[in-house]
Amino acid sequence: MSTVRLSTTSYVVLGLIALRGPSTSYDLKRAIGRSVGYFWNFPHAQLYSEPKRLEEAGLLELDEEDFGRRRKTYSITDAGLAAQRAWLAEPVNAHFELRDVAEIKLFFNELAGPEDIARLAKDQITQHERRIAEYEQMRQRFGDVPDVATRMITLELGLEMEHTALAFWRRVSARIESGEFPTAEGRPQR
Amino acid sequence: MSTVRLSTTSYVVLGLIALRGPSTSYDLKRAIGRSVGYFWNFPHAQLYSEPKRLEEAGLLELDEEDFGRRRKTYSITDAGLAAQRAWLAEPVNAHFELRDVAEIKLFFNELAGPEDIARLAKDQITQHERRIAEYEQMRQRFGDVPDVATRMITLELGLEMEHTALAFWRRVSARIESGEFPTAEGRPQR
DNA sequence: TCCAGACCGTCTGTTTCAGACGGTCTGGAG
DNA sequence: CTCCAGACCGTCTGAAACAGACGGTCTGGA
Repeated sequence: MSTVRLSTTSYVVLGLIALRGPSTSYDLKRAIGRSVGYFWNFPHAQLYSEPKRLEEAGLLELDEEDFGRRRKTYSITDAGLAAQRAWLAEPVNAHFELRDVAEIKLFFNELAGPEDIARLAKDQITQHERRIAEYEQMRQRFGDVPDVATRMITLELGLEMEHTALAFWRRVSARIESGEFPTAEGRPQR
Repeated sequence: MSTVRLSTTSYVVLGLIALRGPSTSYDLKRAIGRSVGYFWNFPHAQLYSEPKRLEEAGLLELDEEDFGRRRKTYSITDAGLAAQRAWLAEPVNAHFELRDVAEIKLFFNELAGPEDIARLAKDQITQHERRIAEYEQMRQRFGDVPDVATRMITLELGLEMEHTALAFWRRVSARIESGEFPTAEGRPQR
């Protein structure tokens, strides 16, 4: 039990175990895939190393099967819960971070042909429609399960972001149809 | 001149040099700070190593001052421009990625007190208002400069995302005022 | 009995990362 | 003319994060 530096990812693990109760890394992986993963993604390998660290720090408790698969189940300790609560009480000074390749390409539209941008917009529309359907399905499935209903609130934001982006790309698409984007040719570079 | 693996960051560098003309790493740093940085951020140190790589790959051309500060100025080669165009023509199959600590904390609201969430919402409102003001100022400053006007399009999406998020957090804030969020106490964990 | 497919975990080399650090130049106050 | 603040500019380092290949295990049903 030593002190370690906790990252946001640590708190995702801690919080999820606090909410779900005792969980294996694999449990977490799946749980994250349909919740927090949408606004904080990271490789699943970390879900095996991170709990180990947290256990060594005394924030999680390990229970290992002594037969068969020897699954490792982690549960939260009082110290862990305290740490999580303290973190939740800390102010967040950060703005969200976005990583969007599509926007980069759009930004560079002067270097591309209009047909590239048209394709880009079309693909993005599909992406966002798909994502909206995904979210909508979740909402229907869990929207009225009382136990998780209050977790669903982030879904609302996700959904609204999607609709905003979708509307944007639809507009881009329309503007191209009407020939509004200039061609790459005829523009000097350097 | 060897073949290297190009990352999105490489194309940001390439594209920016194509748009702006010959640039130093420091130029790029500043340019990114007020444009692409908003949807593709990375440490500025990479702006010193990346162009070097790209130069070795024959996609950039190096011109070094032979006096004083010995600034290194990079310009794009034909091969570089071709690579950039090819990339722009490639389909984007990825959805944007969001990293948002505030949403994580909101997701874990059951473990926190309502006053924590109130604080969180309040802070986020400030964050987004600030960012909106920032964007708005840019729009006013560059909105009608013909040379950059077409780059401004991503600003629109940024602005709309901000407004969506702002509205969301305002609603969260209102819902707390009306005592809608449950307290952490009284909920079992594990 | 056997196999497909889900379940579960580890490992590896490469990138990315934050951010401390250090040097250089310019304008203007004294 | 000298000196200093503040902008300008670049490098380096150890620690984290990363993708994703790989390998093993279990269960149901053909």
